[in-house]
Amino acid sequence: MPLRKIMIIDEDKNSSEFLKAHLEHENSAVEMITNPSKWQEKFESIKPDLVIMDVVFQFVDGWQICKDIRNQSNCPIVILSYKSDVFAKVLGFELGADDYVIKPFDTKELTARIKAQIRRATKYNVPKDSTKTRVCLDNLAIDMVRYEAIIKSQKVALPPKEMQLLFLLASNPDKVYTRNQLLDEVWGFEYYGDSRTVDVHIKRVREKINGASQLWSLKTIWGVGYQLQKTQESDNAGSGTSEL
Amino acid sequence: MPLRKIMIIDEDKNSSEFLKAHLEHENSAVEMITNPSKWQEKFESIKPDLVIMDVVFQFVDGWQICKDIRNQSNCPIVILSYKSDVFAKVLGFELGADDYVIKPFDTKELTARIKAQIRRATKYNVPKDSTKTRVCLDNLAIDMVRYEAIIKSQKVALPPKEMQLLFLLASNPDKVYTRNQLLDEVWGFEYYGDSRTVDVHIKRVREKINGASQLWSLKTIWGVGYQLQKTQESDNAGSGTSEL
DNA sequence: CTAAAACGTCAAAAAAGCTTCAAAAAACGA
DNA sequence: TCGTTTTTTGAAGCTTTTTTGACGTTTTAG
Repeated sequence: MPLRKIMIIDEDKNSSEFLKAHLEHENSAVEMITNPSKWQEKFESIKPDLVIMDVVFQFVDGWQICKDIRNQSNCPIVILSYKSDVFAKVLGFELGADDYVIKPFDTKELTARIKAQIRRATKYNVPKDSTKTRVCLDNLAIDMVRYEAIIKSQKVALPPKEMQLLFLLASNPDKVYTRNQLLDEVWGFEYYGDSRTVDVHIKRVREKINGASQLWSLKTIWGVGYQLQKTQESDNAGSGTSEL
Repeated sequence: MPLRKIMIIDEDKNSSEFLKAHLEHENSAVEMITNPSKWQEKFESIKPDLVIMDVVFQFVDGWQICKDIRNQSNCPIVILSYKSDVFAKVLGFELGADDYVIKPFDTKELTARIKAQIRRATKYNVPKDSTKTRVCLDNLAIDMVRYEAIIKSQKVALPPKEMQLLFLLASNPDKVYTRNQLLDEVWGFEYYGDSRTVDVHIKRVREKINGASQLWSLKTIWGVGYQLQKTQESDNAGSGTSEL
């Protein structure tokens, strides 16, 4: 197992020291942050494989830190705290934590949980790159930072959902996404609603991009889902897809 | 509606029922397995997004089941058991579990943990997929991600059934499939209908691939079924096959 | 607080694919 | 070769999926 970088954010020095020693014994590189307000710079320089953090601090809001970490990274977060009520646990998970362990903790159990999290985040999966913010396909560009789409050098304003939908489809041209995949990625996996919603948004995106740009268009893969495809004049055996 | 499929393996019917009701209320599709020895078939047919399981059973070894699941899938596993010693927990994680919750459990916490696991396995990551999505045979290629067949460098769009049919046949060139095998694989296990349906679909695939590509074609094995075979000019010992 | 924009739901209509059927053709066995 | 069995094929009807417009609700902006 390659050396893993673990970052501990906790004002309690004793607890951190103790844990650090154990983790280093398990062949990890451990960075302790005892002043939570300085987490950001350390996080960026270390780029940890996993974060262990408390949520109760003197001057700053631990929940906010958890949320901020999740906002800028997919790195696994294990909350380790004396705060043991169910409400806190649920909040932690909702803010993006991957596990929640109560102090005082059993070293062996915590180590096992940490390993499981790293395994899940690396061995079984490949991280999604959330870094890309702009895609450019011929005369179609989508910029998620400026939140605008450019179609034939015309800025077109799209509402959030349509924006994300088009961005996702354009990030993997020709890839077919099922409605559920689109719901997962754009609406979020906790969304529960009619998958016909996707159809309606696809329609609205089509209305905006189709008239202007002939080069790429949203195709329907009947019985499967949708796809952004280079428009072809001569679609020889075109059953299964339809032009719009 | 990205409905999540959750599988519960537990001999304790009360606990399972209770949990099932709650998860269904959270909009999941829940399958209960109260006879753990039958997990395999269910697992394959359901293809769950997450497994909740006990490890203490009357006649079978729960740890072994956990290990077996992990062996054939990356699906998140949450162990839910009265067995609460640290040794058991560590063993569980080492066998591939992603979380370990002690009975009696708090519904809200367990639900939050389940959601966190599903989120980790889907939203932050893309599963390392070992499943083949594309086959390439000389000038014949079938791509299930783009949902297109390429025949002599011509993209040909096929409807779902024809696509899956050709993909299956092309995945095992020369292998003869009976109509029932094809029905099982393409139409699904529980399909009830005339096996002549296969013939019609074979015919339609032929219309599309035969004209264009001479290198591979769909052969009829008289009295048996169908096969994708390299086209031969001189098939002298041709008993049992016919050219198309 | 109001108005506009965005979003979600629904049902009718349209489109595409699927299945069945029966006649015709082909392959087989005696 | 003849009769039987199996496969091919075209067309019609059926089912499923998708499109679309309208409308009610929620969120955002001023």
